[in-house]
Amino acid sequence: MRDAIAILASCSVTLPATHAPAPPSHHRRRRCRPSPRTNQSLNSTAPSLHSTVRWDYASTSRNRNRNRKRLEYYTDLTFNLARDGRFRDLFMIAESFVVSGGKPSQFVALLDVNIVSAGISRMIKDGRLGSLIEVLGGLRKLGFAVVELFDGLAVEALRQECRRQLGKRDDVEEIVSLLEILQGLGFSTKEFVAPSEIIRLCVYRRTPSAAIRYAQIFPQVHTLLCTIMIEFGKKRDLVSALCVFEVSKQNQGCPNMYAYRTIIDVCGLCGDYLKSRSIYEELLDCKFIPNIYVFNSLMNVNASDFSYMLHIYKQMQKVGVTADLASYNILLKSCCLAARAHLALDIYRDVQHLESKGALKLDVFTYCTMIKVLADARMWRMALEIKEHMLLAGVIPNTVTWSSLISACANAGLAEQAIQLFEEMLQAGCEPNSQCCNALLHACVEAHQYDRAFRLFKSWKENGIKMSVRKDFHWMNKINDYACSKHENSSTITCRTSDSEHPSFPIRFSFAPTTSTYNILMKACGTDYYHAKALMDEMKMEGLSPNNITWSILIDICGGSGNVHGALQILRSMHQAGTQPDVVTYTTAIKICVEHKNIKVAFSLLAEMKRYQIKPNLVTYNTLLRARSQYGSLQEVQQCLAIYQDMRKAGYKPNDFYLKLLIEEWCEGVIQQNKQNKGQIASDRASLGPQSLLLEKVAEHLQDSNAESLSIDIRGLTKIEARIMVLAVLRMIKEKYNPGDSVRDDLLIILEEEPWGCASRHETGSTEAIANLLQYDLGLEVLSVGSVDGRNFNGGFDTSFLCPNSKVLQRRDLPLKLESRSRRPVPLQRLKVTKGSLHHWLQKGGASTSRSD
DNA sequence: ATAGGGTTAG
Repeated sequence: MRDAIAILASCSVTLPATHAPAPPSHHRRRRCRPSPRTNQSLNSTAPSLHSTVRWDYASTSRNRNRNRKRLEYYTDLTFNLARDGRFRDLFMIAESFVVSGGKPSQFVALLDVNIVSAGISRMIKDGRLGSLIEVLGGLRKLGFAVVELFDGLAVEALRQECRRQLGKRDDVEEIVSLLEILQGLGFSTKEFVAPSEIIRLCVYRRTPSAAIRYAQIFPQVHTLLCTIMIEFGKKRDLVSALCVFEVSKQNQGCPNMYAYRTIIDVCGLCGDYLKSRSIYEELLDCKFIPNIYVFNSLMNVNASDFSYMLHIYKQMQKVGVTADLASYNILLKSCCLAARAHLALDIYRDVQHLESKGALKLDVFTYCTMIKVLADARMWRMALEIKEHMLLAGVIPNTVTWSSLISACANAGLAEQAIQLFEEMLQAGCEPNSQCCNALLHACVEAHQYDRAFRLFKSWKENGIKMSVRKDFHWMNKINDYACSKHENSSTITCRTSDSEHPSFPIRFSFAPTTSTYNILMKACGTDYYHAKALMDEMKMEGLSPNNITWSILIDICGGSGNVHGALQILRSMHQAGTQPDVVTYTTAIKICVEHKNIKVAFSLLAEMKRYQIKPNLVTYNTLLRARSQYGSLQEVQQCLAIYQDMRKAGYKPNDFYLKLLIEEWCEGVIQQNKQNKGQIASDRASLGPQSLLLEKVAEHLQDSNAESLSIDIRGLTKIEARIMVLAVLRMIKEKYNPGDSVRDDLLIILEEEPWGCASRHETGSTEAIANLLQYDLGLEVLSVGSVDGRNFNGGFDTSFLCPNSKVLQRRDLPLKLESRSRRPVPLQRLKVTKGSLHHWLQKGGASTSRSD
């Protein structure tokens, strides 16, 4: 803090003790009026230079003189400081004035309003908004009636400054500070800047703090805070929205339901439905019963999780909140997302029943959602029935309803029906939008009527969508009014007012293709890559930008025409064009590679998409697994099994059948001498268990192929699965074996016997079959570990370990994790393939010769 | 102060 004396020294005013220059008198001086709160009269007037010297209020003539001189001095000082815009210094002087015993009101009275006003105008003009805020705040603290500083000119300057600041999109906190002060001064801040603009800027700058402060200027803070939450939500800024929510969730001591439902909606906008759940839990913890809006919003946001949505619906019923039409519509929407058409029909019947009792009235959303759920389920006839219901109920279908109806026909490949509905829609006076048109084009494409799609498109583009409206039509009057009123200022709809001789008049709608329109048409190009490319160019000419789907279709067409290299290049150029490929794009490219037997590239694409953190889905995995006939080496089988494990980790239920066949064939390649085995295996295929235990185990073993010592766990596998398992590991060992390597360990095979046979898939004879396979088919030496003498297995089958009471079988010193299914010890037994015989077998066979193809 | 539609890959 600078010393007041230093300020004095730098000031152009000379000390009053000497010859003080007369204050400028060329303009009328306007004294500042202190605000009423601090209004105190100045009863003595003698200046003192030092704060240590107190004002002397004793009414002597000497004192009066001294006080007058002091006052003159301060008057000049403040005049000059204000004139020069040195408000910071002015406040220091005020402070010293007060410290020396003066009253703030006395100081304020010294200030010249015109000069202060001029200083402020200068600051505004200079764009020193930060200082202005500080100065206005300081003046207000002194008790200065700041509002008087703003004449019309200053207000205008201020308004312009606000606009300039907004244009700069710089520091929204600063603008809000200014508005806070203006509000405090009694201005209506809406005069300076529209609330929507401030909110937009706060959202853009991601500054919830400024938005909250701004909202607090207004009496309807809570409504405004909710609006702000939604705005943040639209920009997918949940973090900021939650900041706002924290401020607004409590209102007068109880949870603000409006704020709760709003933040739940915002969670939906931001795609964070789990957050919406925790917010709901938080509300429950306060022991308050949410209202219908909160329940509906929560169900709506979680509509894609049918079971959770239903759980909430039931909770709502339990706490006695009555479902309204919105609740039912959300139930239907959830059914639609879960593709549960029949459940939707049940709910629809319930709601119809409620309507018949007069409890509620179905609306266009109800019907429309029903039509959509049925359209998706390819139940087009029922979808059309719903349309009849709604017409009977007097609910007028809107564009979305018609689009859904047309889509119902499109999904069923019914081009004629779709066209009929389109005409009907026009007759009903419903203006077709792009989506309707797209649905119709899609219907043509689904019905393989490609030419028809192109013809429709061409005619719509050239002439718009034309139709004749019959005079006597149901909604005739509506159309007439509509068409004629539009005619006045728009050329998109023409209307020749018909007389009685002409029962109909033509009407024309404009047609604006969208990216989807072009995508649908590109699909209609089949394998004509150049046609598709030309459409994409045309699309760009129209100012539309290709999206993921456009690129995916182009890749598909290019690859479909046999040009794999070209398809991959499109994938690259897509990156350059600034569109990030998604799962579908990659899956399409992978499909192209797989179809053209380019497995390596297919897998490299999978690795690439993972690098970009694009999660493969079921289609991606299945597409890769479809390449099965290509696998022959261990590495390829490992890749394949890795995919299988990935799938399970990602929560997909793989279809194991082909994979099992693949592994089987691969394994059996290990036995080359005994060709008749293949026939036996083929006949045993049916005995493969439905579970994926085998695949899981094989995958596990093949992945740990670097492990020093190997053991094969065949517990829980059927006889045939155990065989595959053992062969798979042997094949792996063989493929990894290099001549000259030594075999360091025996191979252990973990067997399981459950004589009391609880839930076992293990058939008797498994052990024997494995032992035979190893000994006779492969010529390996097999020992039974765990029997007292570890005696050789040559033919004399040791049945002692089948008995649970045998001493040997009580051993629990097994190296493997045990899942204990009961308190009784599960008896286990192992077979050991000696390293010596393994080594011999490896050298005899030679790793490479056993590859199948 | 709710909620609805179209196009892509097995």
